[in-house]
Amino acid sequence: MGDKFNENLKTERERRGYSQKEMSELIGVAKSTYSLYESGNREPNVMTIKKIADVLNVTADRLLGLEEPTTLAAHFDGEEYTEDELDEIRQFAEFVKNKRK
Amino acid sequence: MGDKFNENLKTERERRGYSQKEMSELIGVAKSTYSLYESGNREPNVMTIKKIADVLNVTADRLLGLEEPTTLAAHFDGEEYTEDELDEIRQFAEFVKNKRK
DNA sequence: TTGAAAAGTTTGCATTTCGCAAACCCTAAT
DNA sequence: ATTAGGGTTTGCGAAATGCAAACTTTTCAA
Repeated sequence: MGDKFNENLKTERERRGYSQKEMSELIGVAKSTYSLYESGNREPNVMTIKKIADVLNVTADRLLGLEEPTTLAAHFDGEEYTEDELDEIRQFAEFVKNKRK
Repeated sequence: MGDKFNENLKTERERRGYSQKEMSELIGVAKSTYSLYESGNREPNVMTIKKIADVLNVTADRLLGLEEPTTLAAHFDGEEYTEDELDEIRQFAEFVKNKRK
């Protein structure tokens, strides 16, 4: 939804319940540097963007604000569902998949 | 698939039939700069990555080499499920939602 | 309520990286 | 042999990055 990287970053980090310090350690930058990412005063390079996407388990497109919110995925992958609920849905999706012959 | 940004960039550009010069004009950098992107000696910033994804009509994840189907979104948001299956999942998601109190 | 720890921000500076123009290389067509 | 198109390399100034340390704000247990 958001068009600004820094805002998306903050949103996604908070959704996972990480602190800035934790994030900075997970992606390998100083906590001050990470703070600058979220305030929009610095931007990570490609490598760091990849690490962030990996750690937060989100697409780079979501971080960059390039995701189209019209898909089914957007309905699921948002605040509309808790993680537990998402797990339920994931399991069900697997079930649907395995139901094929 | 590729893991290196510069290789993916080249692959995608060639797929669209653009020359480096054309690309450089479309995204607003010097042709020498663009060449450096593809040789891996420079990396574009966030803004330019977005422009590239837009011009090439490709996801940032593809450019970055993050095309992994690990997220829920990827599982749903693709050809992996038929419409009928998606309907099933949608219904189940609704069920999960209504289960709340 | 207090105060210590955690969380987050700002600053100053060194370093790295970026981006450009210009020169250069290579191939194909003329 | 020359031109043109496509691509690469270089040199350097400008800009962005990253860090540590200092600082502010929030949290929360005693």
